[in-house]
Amino acid sequence: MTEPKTPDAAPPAGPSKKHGRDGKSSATIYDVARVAGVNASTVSRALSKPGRVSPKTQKLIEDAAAELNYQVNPFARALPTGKTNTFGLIVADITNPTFFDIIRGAQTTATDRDYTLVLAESAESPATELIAARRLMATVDGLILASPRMDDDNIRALARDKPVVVINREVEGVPCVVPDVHKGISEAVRSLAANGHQKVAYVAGPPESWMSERRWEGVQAACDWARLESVRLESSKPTVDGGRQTAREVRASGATAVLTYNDLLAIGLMRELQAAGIAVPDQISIVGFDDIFGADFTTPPLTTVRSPLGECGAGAATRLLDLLHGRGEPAGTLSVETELVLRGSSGRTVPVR
Amino acid sequence: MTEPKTPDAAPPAGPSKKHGRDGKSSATIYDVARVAGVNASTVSRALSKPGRVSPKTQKLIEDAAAELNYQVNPFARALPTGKTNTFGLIVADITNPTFFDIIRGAQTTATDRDYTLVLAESAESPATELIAARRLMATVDGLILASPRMDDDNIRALARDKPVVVINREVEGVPCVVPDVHKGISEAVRSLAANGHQKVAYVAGPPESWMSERRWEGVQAACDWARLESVRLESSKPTVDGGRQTAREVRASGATAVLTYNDLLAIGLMRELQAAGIAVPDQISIVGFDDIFGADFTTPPLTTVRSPLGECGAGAATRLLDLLHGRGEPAGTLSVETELVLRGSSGRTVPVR
DNA sequence: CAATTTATGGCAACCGGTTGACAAAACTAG
DNA sequence: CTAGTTTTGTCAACCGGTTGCCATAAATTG
Repeated sequence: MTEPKTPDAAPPAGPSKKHGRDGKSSATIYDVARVAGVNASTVSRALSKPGRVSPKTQKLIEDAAAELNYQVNPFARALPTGKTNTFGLIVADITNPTFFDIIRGAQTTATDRDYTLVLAESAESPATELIAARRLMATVDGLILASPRMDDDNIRALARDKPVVVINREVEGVPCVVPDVHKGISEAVRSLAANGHQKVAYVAGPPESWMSERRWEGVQAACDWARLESVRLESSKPTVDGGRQTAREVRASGATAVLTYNDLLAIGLMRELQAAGIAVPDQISIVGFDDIFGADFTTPPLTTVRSPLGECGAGAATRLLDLLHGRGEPAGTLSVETELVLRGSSGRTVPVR
Repeated sequence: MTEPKTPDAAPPAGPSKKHGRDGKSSATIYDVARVAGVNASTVSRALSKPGRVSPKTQKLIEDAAAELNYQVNPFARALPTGKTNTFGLIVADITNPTFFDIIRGAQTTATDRDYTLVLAESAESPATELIAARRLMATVDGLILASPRMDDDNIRALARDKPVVVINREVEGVPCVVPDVHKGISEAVRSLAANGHQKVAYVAGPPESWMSERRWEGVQAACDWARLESVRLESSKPTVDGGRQTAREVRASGATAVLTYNDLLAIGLMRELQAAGIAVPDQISIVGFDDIFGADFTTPPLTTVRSPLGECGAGAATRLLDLLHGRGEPAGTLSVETELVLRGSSGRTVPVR
């Protein structure tokens, strides 16, 4: 009993039931190999290298695997290969509906391509974001950053380690997926011009937001083209509350139409204006950005420049996965179309009686 | 050069830079051990078993680790221990706002306790859900099922493998976190009764939803107690569209107040009624469930029975983590309070002129 | 100060796969 | 029927940690 064990003389036992929390565990390739009567490495090849093993042995092994209900241990596989079949998605704020569709798009693509999605949140803080990113880097094959708050250099540093795809922002040298504001904004401004508006206000988002600047540029350009006056206002934070707080400035600006950095701001602004007895759209037209969940719950429903967020999430995931499989461009921007969703919050200004 | 390598005579090189996608990689405990002048196992102990090594060596190792910028490889650690520091969360539908807060609650708790959250979606299908669950099981230490659609036996089977916590449903023998409908519903019904309503309709959710039944029971009980008549209606799906479709039946039912299985149904119903020229709450009062994001965007804002969803997510995660650390009860239900959020969609019926 | 206990670090096996090198077997061609 | 190829399976090392066992060093005790 106390003699040194002889590792070769494996007892012809059934599948090993060893570790695991309470004595139950799953079969290993060694178990499969024993049942199939081949070497473990053959099992490994049969299961991951199609064609490397003869059809007969393949069948033998597959049957054995099925019988034992074998499942690969992802960790054991990850160790030598470094591949985890997992990618990370970092969003600024999980409760911000802008990200819902992005998350879903990425999640769906992940599952479709047999990857697992790991989700992390940065709470709108560049520092937290960087920590989360570094943390995830250890466990995933690649990373998607949605509306990242950290600076370009940090993003590029991450991208040097593993494939990174950025959503809603352009970073030189890193693959990006960005909604092209042009089309949607010109449609919006054209619609406003057609309704007789002459002065348009843009309520900006956080100063760190790359996208907010693009939108402001888009608004300016479109207004110039349509010969409308444009004015820029600031917001404290890109939320419903932040929108409420801008109501005073909006009124003071003298603009009859407002585009806001995002739908949340638009909704807050609209509610506050309505509470102050100002009719939307009769006195002021409001146009949001993104077309988030709930944008049509309001009265009137919100006119908004839709960004295909789900598409962005899915596109970024596809791009990342392609990169991981050695396909696709290692940099450059994929741009997706935006479009105006005309609902009730914008229209012709009714002359004051 | 071609002689067999001598693994012992390790050259006194710097930190090994080997695999990795493109030649860069991180330090291992062996690198740390070499720099600190101790054995790798000592490094391992210093880093995971506090107090197992002397303070001097500890310091030595920590310095070396810091210098090399060492980070444990989670996979290498997971292999022998079986611990992954990761848990999974499966939700029925990522775009359903009910889950947003649950996700966030779980995510926050995970990060706080140094765990990673893996997210999966079942697309409302029991089969997909089971597949996703099995898939995740291999990679995580435990699982949270939010509003699971699969049957009790399958859940119990999963729970036999690894710790599982269920949200929004009670399963015998499995730890659950469930909002207690009682308080919120009685407040709602009492408020309706006080406003003179006499017949209350309940629009049910999917037949597989355990929670829908609990809510119906709660409504009946509260109505009985308040001596109101209650009637149950069915919905096709628990969405805004589904809500729209129930408008006809609601009107036909003769009820002046409606509680719906969730807020989405309530919003759809309200919009459809309003479109048909029925005033809310003047002609019909509407009360939803959950208090999801956007419930107050409507006009009038939605009265609803709030479930503390974030709390549920956080509570479930806490419970799971406790379980994983050998603390806490292995079964039993944790119930969280619901409360009425009185907004504009409910009130006194205005007599028809 | 010797004897005993306790604290500390090293050795080596192990977790469950992957993979390069190589030998045996099967097949092809001359 | 044999030499030359190609296919197929085996061996053994390796990925980067963890951990039981043991020897030694240090601390405690009589």
